[in-house]
Amino acid sequence: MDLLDRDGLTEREFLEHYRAGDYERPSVAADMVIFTVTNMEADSYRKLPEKELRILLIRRGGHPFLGKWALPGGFVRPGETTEQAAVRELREETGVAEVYLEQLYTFSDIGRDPRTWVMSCSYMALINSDQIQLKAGDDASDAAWFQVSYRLLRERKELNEEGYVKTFEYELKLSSKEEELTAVVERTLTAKMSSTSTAYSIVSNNGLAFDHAKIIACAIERLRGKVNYTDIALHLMPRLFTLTELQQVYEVILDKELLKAAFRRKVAELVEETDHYTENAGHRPSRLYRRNMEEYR
Amino acid sequence: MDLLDRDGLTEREFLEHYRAGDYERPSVAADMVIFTVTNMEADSYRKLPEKELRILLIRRGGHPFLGKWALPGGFVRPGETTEQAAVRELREETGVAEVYLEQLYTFSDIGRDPRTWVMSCSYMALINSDQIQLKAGDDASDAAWFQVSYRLLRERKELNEEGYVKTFEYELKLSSKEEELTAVVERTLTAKMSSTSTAYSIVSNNGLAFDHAKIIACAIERLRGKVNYTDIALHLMPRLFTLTELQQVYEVILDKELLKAAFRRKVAELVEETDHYTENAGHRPSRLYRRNMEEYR
DNA sequence: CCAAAAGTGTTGATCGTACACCCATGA
DNA sequence: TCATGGGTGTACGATCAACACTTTTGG
Repeated sequence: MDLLDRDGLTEREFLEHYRAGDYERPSVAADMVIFTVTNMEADSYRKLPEKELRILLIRRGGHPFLGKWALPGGFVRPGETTEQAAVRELREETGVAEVYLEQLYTFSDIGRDPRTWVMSCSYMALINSDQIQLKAGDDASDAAWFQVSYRLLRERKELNEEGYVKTFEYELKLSSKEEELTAVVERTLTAKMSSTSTAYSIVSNNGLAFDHAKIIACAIERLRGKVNYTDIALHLMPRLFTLTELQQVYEVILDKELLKAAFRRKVAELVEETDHYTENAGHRPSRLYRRNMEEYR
Repeated sequence: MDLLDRDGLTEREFLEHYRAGDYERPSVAADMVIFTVTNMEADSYRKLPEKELRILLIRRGGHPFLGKWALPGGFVRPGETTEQAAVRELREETGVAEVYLEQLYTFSDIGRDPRTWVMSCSYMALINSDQIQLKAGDDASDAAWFQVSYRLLRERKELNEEGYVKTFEYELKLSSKEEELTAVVERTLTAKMSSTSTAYSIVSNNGLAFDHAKIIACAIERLRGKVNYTDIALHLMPRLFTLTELQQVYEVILDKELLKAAFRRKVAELVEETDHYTENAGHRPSRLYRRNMEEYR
C-alpha cells in the first residue's frame, strides 16, 4: 500500500519533507451574531412585559473602524477549528458555554478588512435569558446589547433579455440605550437561463464596522427561516416558560403577529407540559412548559 | 472625523504602517461538488432512458492521498474571493462558466489535510446536460463522473440525563464505469437542555481523499432539502424538457418515487409551456417546457 | 366587577397523497 | 394492436388561517 509519487516518495516520506509554500494565506476570523430575547417591563400591572430581540456588539477600541460597533469575534488560531474559535470568543465575551451554535456563511470579499486579507467564517448563537444575566457586558462599556429590527424597505424586479434581476432592500436598525445604528442591506437575485445567484451588498451603513451589517442580515434571515420548521426558537427560552412567552419570541423574530390557537397547535409537539403555573400575574395563571426532549428534528 | 487611537494615529496613518503579524494563517481551499444528471439509455425502443445523478471527481496525481479521488478544487489566491476561486476551478475542470453555485459550509477540522493547516470552503454547482458535453473530462483519465447514491443505513437514539443523542448513518456510494467508492458518513445530533449541535464524521471511507465524503454528504443533503421548496432542480435541466424528465430528476435526487399528478401540480408554476413536442418516442408525444423566468423564489 | 390573559372549538381554504381513468403514438 | 408514456379529475386527510367563545385570576 506504499504508493510512490513522481519523485519516488511514499506518502510518509512526502509528508516528512513537505514544506508549506510561500503562497500568501488569508487570516480567518470567526465572527458571531449572538441573539437573545429580553423583557421590556410594561406599565400596567395587568400587562405582560414585551419581548425584544437583541444582539451583542462590541465597540472597536482601535483602528480600523475605531469607535464603530462590531460583532464579537477573533482570529482562528492554529490547532483550533472555526467552531472552537467561535466557542472561545463566546465564552470570553459572555461567559456562556452551552449554547446553540450554527455556522452561517464565509465572507471573503476583497478589502472587507482594510488591514490585510481576512475572511470571516460567521456563526449564529442563541442564548436564553436565564444564562444572560450571569455576565452581561464583561468589558464594561465596550459591549452592549442592541435591539434588532430588520424590515423589507423595497422590492424591485427588472426583466432583461437573458432573465431577470430581483432586488430586495432591507433596513437594519440596531438600538441600545445610548445609540441607534442603521444600515441598508440589499439582496440581489440574478437569474439567467442556466444560472441563478444571490449577492448581498451594503447600501448604506451608519455605525457598524467592516461588513458586519451583511453578516447580521444573513443571521436574521437564517433565524427567521429556521423558526418555522425547527425548534430553534426554544434555545432562546428559559427552562420554564409559558406558551404566550414562546409566541412572543416567535413574533419578535418574525416581526409579525401570530394567531394564538394556530400557534399553540403548531408548537404543541415541540414542548412538554409541566405542573407549574405562573402566579400573581394580574390575570389567570398560565401553565409553564419546557422544551420537549423526546421528539423531532 | 479623524479619530485618533491610543498611539495618536489616524485610521489612515494606522493602515499605512500596518504590518500583518507573524501569526500562522491557514490555507483556504475552495472545493466543489459539481452535480449533473445524465441519461442511461434503455433497452426497449418504447422505454425512456433512466436518469442518473452524477458528480465530478478528480484522481489525485500526487501525495497525499495519491490515487484516491477528490473533489475538484484548489487554493484561494490573493485578490480572489472563495466564490471566484470556485468559479475559476469550475471553468478549469469543466469549461463551463454559467452555472448555479451555492456556498455550502466551511470545514476546518484539524488534520483534515495532512500537509498543513487547510480549511475548505465548499460549494455546490449544478450543471445541465446541455453544457456538459462541451468539455467532459479535460485532464483525460484523471477526471470522471461518478453516479451518486446516498441512503440512510441506520438511525439510533440514546437518551441520557441531560438530553439525547441521535445518530444517522448514511451510506455514500459513488460509481463510475471502472470504480466504485464507498463511504459511511455519520450525522450526530446532540441535544442538551440549552444547546443543540450537529456534527458529521466519517465512519469508513474507501477511495475518497481528505474529508471529501463529508462534503459530498453535505451537498446531497442541501440539494435534497432545496429541491422541495425552490426551483433549484431546473438548473440540472436542458433548455427544453418534458415534465416526465423533470420528475425523473426530482426522483433521482430524492431517491424516491413521486406521483405524477401531484408532481405536475407542484411544479406547474416553476415551468412555462412551449409549443414544441417530443417526436418519434414510441408513444404519445410529450409537450416540452422551459424554466419559468417570471415568478417565484 | 372587569381588564387581561389563558385556553379551546369550529369552519373553510389550501395542500399533499392516492388512485382511477382516458388519450396518443409508432413499431 | 398494444406497450408505454402523456395527461387530467376526484376524493380523502392533514394542516393552517380566521374567528368566536369560555375560563380564571387579582386588584
